[in-house]
Amino acid sequence: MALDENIYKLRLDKLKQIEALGQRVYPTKYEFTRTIQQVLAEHSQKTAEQLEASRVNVRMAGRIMAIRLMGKAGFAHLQQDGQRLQIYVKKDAVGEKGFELYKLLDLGDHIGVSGYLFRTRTGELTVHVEEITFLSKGLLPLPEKWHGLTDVELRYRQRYVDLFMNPEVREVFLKRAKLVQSMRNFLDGRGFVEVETPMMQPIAGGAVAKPFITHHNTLDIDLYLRIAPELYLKRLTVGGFDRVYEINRNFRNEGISTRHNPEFTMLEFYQAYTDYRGVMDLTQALIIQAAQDVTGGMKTKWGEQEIDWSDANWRRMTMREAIIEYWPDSAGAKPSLADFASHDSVKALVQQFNSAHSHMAYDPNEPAGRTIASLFEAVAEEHLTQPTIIYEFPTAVSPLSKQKADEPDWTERWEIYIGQMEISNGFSELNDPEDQRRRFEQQLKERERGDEEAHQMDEDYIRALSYGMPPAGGVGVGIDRLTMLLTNSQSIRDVILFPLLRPEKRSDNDETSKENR
RNA sequence: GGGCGCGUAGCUCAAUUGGCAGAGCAACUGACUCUUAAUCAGUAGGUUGUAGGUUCGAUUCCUACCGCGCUCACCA
Repeated sequence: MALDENIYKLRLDKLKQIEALGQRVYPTKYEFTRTIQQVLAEHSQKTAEQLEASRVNVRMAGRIMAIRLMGKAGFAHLQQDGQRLQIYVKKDAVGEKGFELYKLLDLGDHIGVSGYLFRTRTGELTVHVEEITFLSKGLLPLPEKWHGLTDVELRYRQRYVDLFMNPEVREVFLKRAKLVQSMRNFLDGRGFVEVETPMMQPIAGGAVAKPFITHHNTLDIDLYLRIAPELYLKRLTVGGFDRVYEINRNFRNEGISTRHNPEFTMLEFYQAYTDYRGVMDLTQALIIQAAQDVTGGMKTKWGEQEIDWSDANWRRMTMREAIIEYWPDSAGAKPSLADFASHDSVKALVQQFNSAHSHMAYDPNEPAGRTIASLFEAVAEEHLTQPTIIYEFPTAVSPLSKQKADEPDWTERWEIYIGQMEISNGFSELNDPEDQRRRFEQQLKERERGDEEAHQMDEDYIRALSYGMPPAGGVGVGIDRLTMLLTNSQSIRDVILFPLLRPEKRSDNDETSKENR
């Protein structure tokens, strides 16, 4: 028999004894007068004398995270909302039954207590308990009280334990909530309307990615989990929502890494009558505001590095300028703008880079624009720690963006890089249905060439554009990655409450299944 | 998917060259009415991820598989 099963049964027995003391074992509610956080906020500054002079009665609830019994008295620490407060339980004060109950309590139990505040000899603010109410039992043993829960696999699989054992984990997710709130405030304050668009789509559009496929039984059709909400949000700009946003969960059937989870969250917003420059400025302001709201300042740690989010520290350069600027010395002479103009000169750049530097994957049949984008990632991305806006992307990798008027091979598109990660992506939205049809057809050719991620034809989207979509700028912001940066989390799994893991194996073996209870 | 690494008690970790699998916390029993990693005395808890192999003998060496981490590829 496994040990934790022994404990489980022992604690079930204790539960019976607790019931015998006249307590409900799983009561439905407990009315408290103060949260632990409030008690700490209101009384942390008070001296022992002040507390004695004006007796402060409290009634509060929490989970037992530490307990010390000393004969006919004892202490415990209750935790609520990540905050802890000590309680003092004396037999004289709680009575025979009350003390019997205290002795039956275990780490992890939830209780309610009423009593008054005082300071112990060592000065710690403590509740002198007069009544204990049993609220819920922890039947499984808690992790080690000093080292806590450190095994990453257990932390992800049993996030519920991770959250109450590790206050810094709780803090990360509170910051994530603040980030989303900050973004909502920012956009709501500028007249944006929050909407919800389909997560199950007949055509997985709006991005370049492999989708998940699911099936609807009644309609007997396959549907894709959305890889992006983009095309639906743009339909809404056709419909007259000039400023819309969606905080959207997207699903991409691709690799899992410290920067990729199969489902992830983006903010996507569209503003009519502006272009990529307009939304560039807006997004920069939104991110700066978010950094301020989440961290209270403009500087954050990112591993060994420091990120300065303040406006003056942001840089802007074109993709071509970035490749030139970060071209490694070992790869010889820096490229010139003319080198990006033809397929052959781009090919020569790749050969020059690969001969001297680390190898970069290269398919000579792909359009030059794709190669340039890959070259940018290989050459520049690792250098982009401070907030940097890279603009003017190749048309070949931007099927939904408007081309530059003077350079049709380039689009009015940008991405924001912070901490070596792509954080945001925005552009002047392509609203010419004829052009859009040609881009889709180009994507179909890519698909035939073997690129299964290339965009599918979306006739309804082209029809929507044919009714007239206003000129608009649109943006996506990666919320998971922005949370990583703002909380100095090196893995995306540390900012997603329940990251995707391979399911635990459930054997038919009785022992194992019980252990997994 | 490839490469590298890890997997020992509920948790955190030990175990010399291949030689009796251990500690702390948690748990249980007892003492203790201001402790706070409480203290003191005692007790119990293990198919060393799984399945094979080598060996007189495997936590240790080998193979496969499972899970996780890092990394590369793909991608945001």
